[in-house]
Amino acid sequence: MDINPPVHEYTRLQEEECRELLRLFDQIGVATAERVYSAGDAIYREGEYGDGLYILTSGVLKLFRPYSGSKEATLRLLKPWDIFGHLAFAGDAKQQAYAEAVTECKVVKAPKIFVERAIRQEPQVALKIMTLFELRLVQYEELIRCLLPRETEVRLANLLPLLAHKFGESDGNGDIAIDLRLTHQDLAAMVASTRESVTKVLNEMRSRNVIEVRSGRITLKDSRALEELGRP
Amino acid sequence: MDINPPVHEYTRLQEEECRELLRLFDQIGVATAERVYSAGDAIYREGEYGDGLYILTSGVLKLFRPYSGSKEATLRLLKPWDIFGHLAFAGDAKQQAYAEAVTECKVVKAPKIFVERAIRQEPQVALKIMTLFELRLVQYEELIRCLLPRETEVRLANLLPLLAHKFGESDGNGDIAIDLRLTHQDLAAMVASTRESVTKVLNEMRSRNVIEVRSGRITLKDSRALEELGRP
DNA sequence: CGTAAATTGCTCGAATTCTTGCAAGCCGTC
DNA sequence: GACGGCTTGCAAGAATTCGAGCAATTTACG
Repeated sequence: MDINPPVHEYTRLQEEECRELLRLFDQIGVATAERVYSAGDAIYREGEYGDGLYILTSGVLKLFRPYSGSKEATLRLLKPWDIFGHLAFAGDAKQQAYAEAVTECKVVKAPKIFVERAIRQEPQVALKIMTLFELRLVQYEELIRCLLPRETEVRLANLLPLLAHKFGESDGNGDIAIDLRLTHQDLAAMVASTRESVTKVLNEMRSRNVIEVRSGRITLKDSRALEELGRP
Repeated sequence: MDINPPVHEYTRLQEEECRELLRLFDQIGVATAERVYSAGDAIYREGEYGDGLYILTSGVLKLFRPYSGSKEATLRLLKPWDIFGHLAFAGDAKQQAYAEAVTECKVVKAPKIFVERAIRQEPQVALKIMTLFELRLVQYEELIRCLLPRETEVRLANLLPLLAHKFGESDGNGDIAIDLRLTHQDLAAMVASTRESVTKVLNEMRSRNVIEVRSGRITLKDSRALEELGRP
């Protein structure tokens, strides 16, 4: 029995609500379109009009946007049952980021007019979507929390638990392994820093036995120490 | 006739949707509670359970959270017809920030169970709330865009147009004045920087005639120059 | 009007980051 | 097994921010 279950409450909730939403869509007869993307494929681009609700059902996907000329920041790293994309029921909405498949993934898209019809027919749909929206909002608040401190060390100390929380697998020893191959460059894009700074901080954490890196996968060995680094 | 209308499309949309939402609440008989707060009063605190939908109907209000020990970051500065607060229809939601009145303000709170009932009775309510949620999401994305670059100058160059956009008044010459008294400390809290850095950058912008400061109020004189500073 | 408080302007050194460049290591593929 | 590409490690200089301290100015309030 795990003391720290790798699947946390809100992850479970998200999957549940999302699955039920798809079931309701199916019942009501919403014309959803499932499409498979290969790693590197773009789902949509910044500036495109948002005319539907996107649901990731398999694989890993990232939302990113350019900044300061030539850099890229990863705004969200999505796993199955995350929703994404802008859609405004009143007025127009533009996508605020690029969506790109990190691994092969399956994406379900529900066109705006169908979603709207579904909400009118079955209020339950609205409640589910709003819960999923709320979770999306929380993810942005988490990102902001990572970006507020300026030191790369503090930013990473805030980010790693989030990744572990979302992509983590308890490995039996109470440690949590992040089940993703993340390069230092990938992490740098998530905390809006540089590859070198991430390398330096990661090495320091590793030498202190706070984390462990094996074949590109990070394991959190000392969550308490990370927490302390997170709020200096 | 204004070339750059100070009230932009999404501001108008937000007010419209929000007013109609309140009208619908009234029609359906939702027991909303309006309360007046004096400047400095707390509406809620971080960690409190979110059990309702908050709507600001008058005044200015800020959401902020502490970081790096003793600092405070302003996450959002709200004007009338902004909504705020977390509420999860499934599961529990905690407030992720402190909400505090900047000026005297009026806040309408619609308890969660009533909102839920209203959505079930009248799907139109769901559509309005979702549009307002979407706009809230965009505001966070805007904040993140401000926080990605590291230089205070770039962050401010991104922030000022947002403030002008939201709190701006065209003064006839095509310039936009931010109709708020903002201290350098206030601005520093919004871009997660220090008061000194903001002072320095603001003086530099002023000497270049990019902005003008009169009795604590900032006027944007050269939006194009700001844009260029915003993406170096 | 006058005092007290808040805000702004300025400086200096310490700390951190970014940038650039290159070498060594790891991996997958051919 | 050898090659090429990606990833990681390291270093030195430039730039920026941060922090502390203090004076000048403005604003607020009695």
